[in-house]
Amino acid sequence: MFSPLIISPQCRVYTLACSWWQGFHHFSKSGRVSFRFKVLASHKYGPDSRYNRAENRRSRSTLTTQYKGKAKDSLCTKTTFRHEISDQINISKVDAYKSEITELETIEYHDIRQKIVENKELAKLVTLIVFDIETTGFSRENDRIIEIALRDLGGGENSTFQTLVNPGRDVLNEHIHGISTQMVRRAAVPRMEDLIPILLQYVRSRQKAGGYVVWIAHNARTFDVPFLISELRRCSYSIPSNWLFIDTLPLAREAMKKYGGGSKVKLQAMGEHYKIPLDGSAHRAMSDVNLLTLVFQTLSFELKLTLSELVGQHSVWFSEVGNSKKKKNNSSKL
DNA sequence: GGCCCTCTTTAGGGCCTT
Repeated sequence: MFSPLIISPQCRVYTLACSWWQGFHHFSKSGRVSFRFKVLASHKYGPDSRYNRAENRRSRSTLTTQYKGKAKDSLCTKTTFRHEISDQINISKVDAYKSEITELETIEYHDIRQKIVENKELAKLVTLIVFDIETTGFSRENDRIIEIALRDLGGGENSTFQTLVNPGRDVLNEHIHGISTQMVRRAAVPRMEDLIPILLQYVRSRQKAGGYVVWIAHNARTFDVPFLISELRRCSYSIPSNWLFIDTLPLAREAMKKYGGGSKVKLQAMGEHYKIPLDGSAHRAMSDVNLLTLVFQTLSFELKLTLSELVGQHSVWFSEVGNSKKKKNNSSKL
């Protein structure tokens, strides 16, 4: 089976001690969440979501840098871990994992959205992941991802994942996100081809048996998702068949139109509208994920959307990204 | 690039993502 996640050179995992639906009211009212961090390498559950005692017992040598910031009142306290890489990425294991992904795609996933609308119990099989990427620019063809952050809204241990990515080129838009060429060229920062199997493994560890993964991002359809898909394909990986995507931008437009709030629907503007404090620097992946998590939950609450409605009416397949007509046709059938 | 709005629909401009 796949090697433990300690092969991740510089990934961070946080734990959100808050359940998505159950903790919603506390989450949205307080504007903050409590959590405790756990190193990615010490995953409680193995690749098949099975408890992995051996991995939990393994000692880790880490260089820890305490984040000096507004710890008490911030959405989350930050701690950076740099692992000593005891397990190098094994090419044969990566190839084996690619094979697993291929097998996964042979499973016939019919239209999950229709199924969930018809049977709301299936919504329990959905894993919601809020994510954000920072890139070297806007072009999915010419630019590269330099940072990615995820948060599983189901909460629990290891509910977040964050890492810088070495794009193999200079970063010319440091003034936007504060990520410099020097930062991504550190030896501990993985290249995308090395990160993808780790990322896919992490996502698999979060999904439920026989379940589906719904990725959520702001402007997902025209930016984050095409970028993610482009990077996966560039590294010869396919998109798992059980992945769906939700773009919060249309939700924001709908909420602003319905209840008033101006024409600005950018993420920071939504945060200000809902009086959600920004945690950390804007345009850093995890800060934007934390903000979007609260914005998404507030939008869902305001628009009175159930999980089955969110997935059934507002999600798209990767094949529908960049094809609005297809999505509209599908929506009309639901 | 795609979506939305309007001074529109045989179009154009602004917004949103880094």
